[in-house]
Amino acid sequence: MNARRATIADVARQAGVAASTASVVFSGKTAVSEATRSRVLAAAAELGYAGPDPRAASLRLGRSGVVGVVIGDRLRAAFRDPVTTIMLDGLAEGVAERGSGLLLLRDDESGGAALPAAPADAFVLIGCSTRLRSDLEVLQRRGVPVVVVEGDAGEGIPRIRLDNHDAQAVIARHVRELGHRRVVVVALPVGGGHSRGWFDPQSVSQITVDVTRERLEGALEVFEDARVYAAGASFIDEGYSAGRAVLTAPGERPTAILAQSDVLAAGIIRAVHDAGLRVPEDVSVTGFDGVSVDGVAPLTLTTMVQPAAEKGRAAGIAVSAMLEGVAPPDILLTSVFRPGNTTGPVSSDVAPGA
Amino acid sequence: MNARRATIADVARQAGVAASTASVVFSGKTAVSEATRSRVLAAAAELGYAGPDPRAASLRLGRSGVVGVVIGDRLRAAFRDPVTTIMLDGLAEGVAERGSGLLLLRDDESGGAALPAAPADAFVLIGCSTRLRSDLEVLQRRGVPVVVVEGDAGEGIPRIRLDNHDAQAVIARHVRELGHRRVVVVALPVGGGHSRGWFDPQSVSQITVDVTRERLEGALEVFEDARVYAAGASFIDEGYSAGRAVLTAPGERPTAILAQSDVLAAGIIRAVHDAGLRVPEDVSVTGFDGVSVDGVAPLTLTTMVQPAAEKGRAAGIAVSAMLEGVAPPDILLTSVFRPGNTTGPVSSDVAPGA
DNA sequence: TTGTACGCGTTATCAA
DNA sequence: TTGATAACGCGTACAA
Repeated sequence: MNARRATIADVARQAGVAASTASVVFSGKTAVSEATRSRVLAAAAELGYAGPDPRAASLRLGRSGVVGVVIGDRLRAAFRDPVTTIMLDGLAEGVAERGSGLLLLRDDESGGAALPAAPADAFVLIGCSTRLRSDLEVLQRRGVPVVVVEGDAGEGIPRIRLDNHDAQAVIARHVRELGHRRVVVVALPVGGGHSRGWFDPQSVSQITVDVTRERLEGALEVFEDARVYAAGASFIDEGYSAGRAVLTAPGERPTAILAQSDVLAAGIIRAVHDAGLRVPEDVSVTGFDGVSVDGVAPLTLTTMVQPAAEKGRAAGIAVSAMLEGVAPPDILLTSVFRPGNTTGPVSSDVAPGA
Repeated sequence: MNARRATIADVARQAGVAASTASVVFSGKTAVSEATRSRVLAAAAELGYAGPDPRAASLRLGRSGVVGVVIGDRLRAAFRDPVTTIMLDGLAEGVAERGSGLLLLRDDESGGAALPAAPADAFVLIGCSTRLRSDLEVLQRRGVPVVVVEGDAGEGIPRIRLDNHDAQAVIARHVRELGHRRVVVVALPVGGGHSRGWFDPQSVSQITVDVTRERLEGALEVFEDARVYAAGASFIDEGYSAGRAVLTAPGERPTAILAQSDVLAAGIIRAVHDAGLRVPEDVSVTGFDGVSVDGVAPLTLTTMVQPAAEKGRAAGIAVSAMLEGVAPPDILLTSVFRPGNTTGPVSSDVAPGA
């Protein structure tokens, strides 16, 4: 450990050249004679010079080659969620073309690196919360490109969106065509301080989480009087407890449960089985996302397959465009219906509704 | 869009104070009179100043609040691998205490941000390859803390390790006690340009991937004459193709297959079923990792559960310590045997080996 | 092909 | 409590 780290100036002095010459040797921007070149390299080796300091370089160049990714409250939740994981994968791919790395950030107030202080050239927000709005303004003022995936960050910010409303309506219609009329929607978290529990469908427009609201609106378009139970998170266990709550609630048991995610659906199916009922004979269950979830086998979930990797890739491409100074368009991706064997016709031996 | 972004100097001028005073207003390092404070803030608002530029700040301060994470060749593989995912989760938690973000880097030559040029205060390497060695030297020369998880990066670099050898021996012994003698190990990639296929156990010491070598050595300690088939990656599909290759190979069919990961085991089980055989009656299968893998249900994998999240957390803590100037000790984490129903005694109706 | 001069935007130090 | 000064380490016009 030297008292001070060697800088390019030290190397230049040692090699008997100007600092700018040494700089050029490392960047390769200008031709350098082989003689000086090797002298500089030798000096660098001798001094243990590790190449240009990225911090200084990024100040000088005005960019750091880093794209910030802001994910939900907790990284662990994001990692645990297969859809986010796949999306990040696509994003990494999209960003890699520029040679950029991905800086993972939480939008957590406490402890996490403050968003405006994060050294990134651009930011991708995933399902952003309202809490982010103020940070976003700061970034925009600074002129840092921002792209939002599945969320609304306000005007002027490009969005990568999914056809949540229509997709949920498609699968709801499938259920309706099977004859189901008593339906419960198990929703993703609705935000706004509301934790898990029954949710009044009248308040749907107040839901702050875009994904949840859009999918719910799609379902309610088909089943106007569906009841809605909001889960606390998109975990199998949450789906399980939601399923139990739904099946043990007073009143008539639903013949179909529409989950807003495959993960929730997996938990719901377990709850149905635990209640001594069969899927789909007694209760039909649908998912959303099209990811393979553990615990569903040997059943195959009837679900909407969303292009998760494509979402990330699109975001990466949008970011690249903005860094080039081009304004990217909003992008709307569509989901595809995938039939499975967790839905079936209303069986006649179930007592019809009053 | 102004021609130029406002800087702290602009704000200071507008407020009629020195730049250093304005700086202090934002950093809060020194007391400032309320009058000047509000003048500076007003000027900042007027000019649309977004706070100190993180690039300049990090040059000046000598740190960026970023911890680099180097994962395997492909980010997508890392994300897809449940163990890595869980580990990253733990790592995020470990570094969050310092308020650092996580910069994901590939050790891929092409495309990714070059390791030495990545603007991070410290680095965590996951299962590093030999290719990294030179980059590592550079980082160490620069004085950047480096921690290695499951890999050897050379002397002086703290390691977070798993008891791969012993753990694999434990589960192998379990299989041996069930009476199995004809055993095949399906290994993780062995590196060194060797792709999927049969691998000569004599060459075990030449395997460059530490995890693979250590687990293999553990297995060979118990089953000296086990045959070894190397998978191309830790995917279910790779396990499947390995399973097919193993079951259709000339010579006697093994009564047990030891997979080096749960994911591989899941694929192997499918291959066994496809071959018209039963698990565990005809073939016993073991995994490694203890993550829940899709496609195994309703069976429960007999496996070694490794503390994946703990690995990440330990790495985060080690990094924090190094940034404080404290040398952290090497850490060895241990795995726990978890019995399932994918292993059973050698059934008597299978013809014994010659 | 090489060197000079300057600025990128910030903050620590010290003196006032 | 405030201000002047000097780095932090680098890249790039431009001139030689």
